[in-house]
Amino acid sequence: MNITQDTKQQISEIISAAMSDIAEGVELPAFAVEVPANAVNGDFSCNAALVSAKALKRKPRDIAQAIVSRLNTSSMTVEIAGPGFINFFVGQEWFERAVSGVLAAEGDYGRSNIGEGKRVLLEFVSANPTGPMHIGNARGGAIGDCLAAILQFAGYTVEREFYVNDAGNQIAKLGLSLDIRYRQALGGKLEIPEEAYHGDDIIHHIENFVKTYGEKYLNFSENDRKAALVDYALPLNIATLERDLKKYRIEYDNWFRESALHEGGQVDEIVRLLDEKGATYEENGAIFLKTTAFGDEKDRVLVRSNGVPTYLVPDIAYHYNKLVTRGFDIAIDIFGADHHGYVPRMNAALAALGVDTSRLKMLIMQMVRLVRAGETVKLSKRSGKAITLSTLLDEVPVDAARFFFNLRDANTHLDFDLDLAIEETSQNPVYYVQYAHARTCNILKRLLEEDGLTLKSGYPLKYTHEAELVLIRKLSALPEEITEAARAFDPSRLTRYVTEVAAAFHKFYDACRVKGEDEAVAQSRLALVAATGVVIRNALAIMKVDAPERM
RNA sequence: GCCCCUGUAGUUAAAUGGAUAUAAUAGACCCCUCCUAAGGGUUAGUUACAGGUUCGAUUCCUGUCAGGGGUGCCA
Repeated sequence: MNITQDTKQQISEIISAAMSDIAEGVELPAFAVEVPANAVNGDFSCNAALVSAKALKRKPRDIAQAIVSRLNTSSMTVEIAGPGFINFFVGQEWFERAVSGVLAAEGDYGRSNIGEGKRVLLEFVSANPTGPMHIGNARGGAIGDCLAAILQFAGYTVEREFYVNDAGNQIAKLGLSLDIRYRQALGGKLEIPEEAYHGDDIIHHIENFVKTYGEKYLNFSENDRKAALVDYALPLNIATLERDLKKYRIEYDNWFRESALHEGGQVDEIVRLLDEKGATYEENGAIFLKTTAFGDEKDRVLVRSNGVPTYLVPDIAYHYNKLVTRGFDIAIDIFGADHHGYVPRMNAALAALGVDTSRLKMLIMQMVRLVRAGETVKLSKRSGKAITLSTLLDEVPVDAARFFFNLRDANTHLDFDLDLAIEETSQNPVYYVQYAHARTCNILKRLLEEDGLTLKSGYPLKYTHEAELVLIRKLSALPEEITEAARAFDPSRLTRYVTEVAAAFHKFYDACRVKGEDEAVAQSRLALVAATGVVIRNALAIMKVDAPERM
């Protein structure tokens, strides 16, 4: 049930009918039915007369007049306004249906099936298992997890996946770093090289390792020792990632290992496949992929002249695995801005392999700047070190972090205000929304306890106050907000929407009372309050932000 | 140099090519004998610049200027 879309559809049909009557065989451009930004321009508005002015060689207002004279709309009033818009005003009954529709659907209100069950693999965060997660991962986590939930609500079948880079150069670096620290810990006089990881987490691992195994591995060959150290530390790192993400309310369906691609031979296989398709060539002993065919500025190396594949090879194999081997309809990646050069490369590879590149959606998110008191913050207040996801969550509640990272379109730079995120006032948008929800609960509770008034189903509802109408129009938009957010892969739409719902509710709260009104009014308003609660709850549930009943 | 992102009130942002460009915030003032003042109201203030596309441009195109990111046989 989606009353907004139904009404648009209905208007569309009657306009189309009138248009074909006027057209006299002339081909007319598509028109739109939309909800005007300003309600004085109607509940719905159509631009048919404007867009077809040229084709019909008539003035827009004349065309509008001709259309309107052919309309038969008993449930709506129609007027022609401005340059030639046809505006529709819905009647009382529409608002009543909107509210009862929300209450009937409850937790399913806003759910749709535009996804038609298509299988989506959403890969996000995928932080290197060689150290802690940074702020970019935190943004990617909030966006990815929220987007996954939106797509599910819109009827897609979604799997969340974390790609574990447990092979290749990063792991070699981890082995090197652990090895140096191990030998240092046991009295070896050696320097840690520039390219190794310098973090405390490495030293910490070694302390524990030495406690358990002592000097046992000193006599091993360097390679065996590194392997043993990696075997020890890597699972601990992955467990830490999993634990920190869980604290952030993110749980994955799959933890996909890069090493599985190597072991299964899929990495070697992909080079052979690309070669077979004629997408590669050899130069100076290295194998290149022809990515320039896809807008890249130069071709990229697949296999180095020393025979070692670059990161691209397992990555291509991984995407091939997603879209072909596992057969997902759509694969979504969420990357930091530093990966934008990656897009033409992966598209070129997939196109060469005969995969429709529109099935791969690579979302690029721009940088996050942490701000406190107007100043850029680089280091944590408590630890004095770079702020990680884990230390961020020590300072900022999960609700606030998840909400704030979804405040803006992924594709824009984000200033994350640490002071504001902690603040428990109306300036903080999370509290503003949660407070609105708590208010809806409180009204329902207080009226039941003090006046014995409960919400009766089937009671005839009636809304006349402007604040009521504004709020109902907002509530009726949830299904479209979800489908739009899904279509645009943009969870920030939902954050903005729920903030607007909260604002409309607070205004309603101030202007209209429930308690003490006569029964007809009280019942209608009680229903509206309950419907508002449903909408805020559903939206916050998608974001995995709490909707407290009292604050 | 080349590629990507962004230029909108003092600040942070909104606006499938639509009507008088929205909000929040900072400032000034007002509203609790009233379901939660973690709220509401009043007030003032904005599309970087120059062209183009059209009934109509914050939105699309070109150029200029400014800020951020990238530009490895690193990942």
